[in-house]
Amino acid sequence: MPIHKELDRILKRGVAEIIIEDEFRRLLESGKPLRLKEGFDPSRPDIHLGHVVGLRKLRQLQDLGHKVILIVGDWTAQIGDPSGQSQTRPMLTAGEVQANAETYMKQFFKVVDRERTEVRWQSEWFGKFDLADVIRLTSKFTVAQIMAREDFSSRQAAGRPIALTELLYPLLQAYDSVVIEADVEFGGIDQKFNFLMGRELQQTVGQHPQQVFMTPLLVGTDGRMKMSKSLGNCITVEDPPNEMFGRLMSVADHLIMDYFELITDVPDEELVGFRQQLASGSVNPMTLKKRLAWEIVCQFHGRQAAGEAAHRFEKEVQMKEQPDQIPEHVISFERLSEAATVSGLIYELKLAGSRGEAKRLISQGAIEVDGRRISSDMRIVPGDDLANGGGDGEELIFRHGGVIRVGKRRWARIFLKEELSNVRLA
RNA sequence: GGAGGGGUGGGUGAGCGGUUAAUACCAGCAGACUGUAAAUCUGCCGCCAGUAGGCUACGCAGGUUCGAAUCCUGCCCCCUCCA
Repeated sequence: MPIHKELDRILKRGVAEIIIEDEFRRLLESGKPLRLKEGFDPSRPDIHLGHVVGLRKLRQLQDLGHKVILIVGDWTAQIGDPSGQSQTRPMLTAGEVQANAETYMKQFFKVVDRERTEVRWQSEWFGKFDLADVIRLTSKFTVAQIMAREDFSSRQAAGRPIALTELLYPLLQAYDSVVIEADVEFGGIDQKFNFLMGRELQQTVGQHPQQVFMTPLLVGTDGRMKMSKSLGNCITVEDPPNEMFGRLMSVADHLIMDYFELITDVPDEELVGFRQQLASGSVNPMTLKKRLAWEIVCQFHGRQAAGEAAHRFEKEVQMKEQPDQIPEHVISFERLSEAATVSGLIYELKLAGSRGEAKRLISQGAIEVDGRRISSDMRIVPGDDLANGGGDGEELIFRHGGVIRVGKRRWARIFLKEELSNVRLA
């Protein structure tokens, strides 16, 4: 792909705002290898597709020869970013930070090229900070500057608390940019204020202010709010193929094109076609969503896994067939006798959180044993001498290797301990 | 230093002596339907118990009551405002 076209793709698709775009473009065209800053907060280590939007940009730029500087925010993590939440987070121990950082990086490098990344910990510089340094840093800013941040000012106006340390957060983040001499900082548009503080500080100390590259916030699977772990509407890069595929299939229809645009490489021309098809109703959104799911699973798990996940989805979810892989449980005669009833068995197998829940599931018609719906909490009689489902209506003859299904998605195949499988409960 | 507000089930957040296992919303689960694990609709959503009933629960510890998440006392924690 010719360079200018490549740049267009990077600068236009999946971008919320670039400050200052012209300047950034000139920098890219100058051929100088740029230092691209991306920070992360080790208090929340999981990377989801919302983060991937920006990480893909980093990767694309790395492929053009630029370098990513990943900042491990081990100091800012203790403060808690005020963006959105106003929760003060508990301080993490050094061990927790270390573990989180490792988890994070493992996921980070699923998208970003490790070879062209420099990892820096904030403690490298903040670890040595003394009061004089803090005063020097804070003296560069005014309260009015900080309060310009909408999040702060609205909380102030509403009489809600603002921790003093929170005001420090943007300053520390800004200082990071100075230390690593960032040319560009990357992140979600919700971080804009912090990024701009970086520019301010760099200017103050005589550095050229960084460019700021902001990606849109990906809306979560619920189709309402931005993707975030606490809202439970996210898909993480660690999700196994089937899970990831399924979750993508449950993305709200109106987000299909956003997802294509932000987290796949499907060419723009093709997306135009998709849009038309959706608008005219000539395509079932589900069909496009399958493509979307395939594309994304492919990115993280490869072609083969994506193909399998798609196949499995069609078979098990759409056709409602029994899965090929069913978790197997071997249960002893004693345990089965103790469980005594269907609800007890379901609870024993951890397919329900409590016996009460298991009973509810039964009354809701969610339980099937060997394909037959269980309508009451029958007693279970172990043995395979009769055809399954025999008995007098009050008992269930349990078959060795029988399959129990709870709801749509939970399955188990149960084996009695071999030597006892033919014993019948008297 | 002074005045005031608050700590409730996974999350927001009502209730402020019994009719409250505790409103509502979100999340979660199930069923129906379908174009999918979308949308929509319906139901469920503390634990134990064969429809009764029992137990545990509203920051912690006591107390007053026939009876408290609701009142009192002490303690812990959080917040706001005025100085």
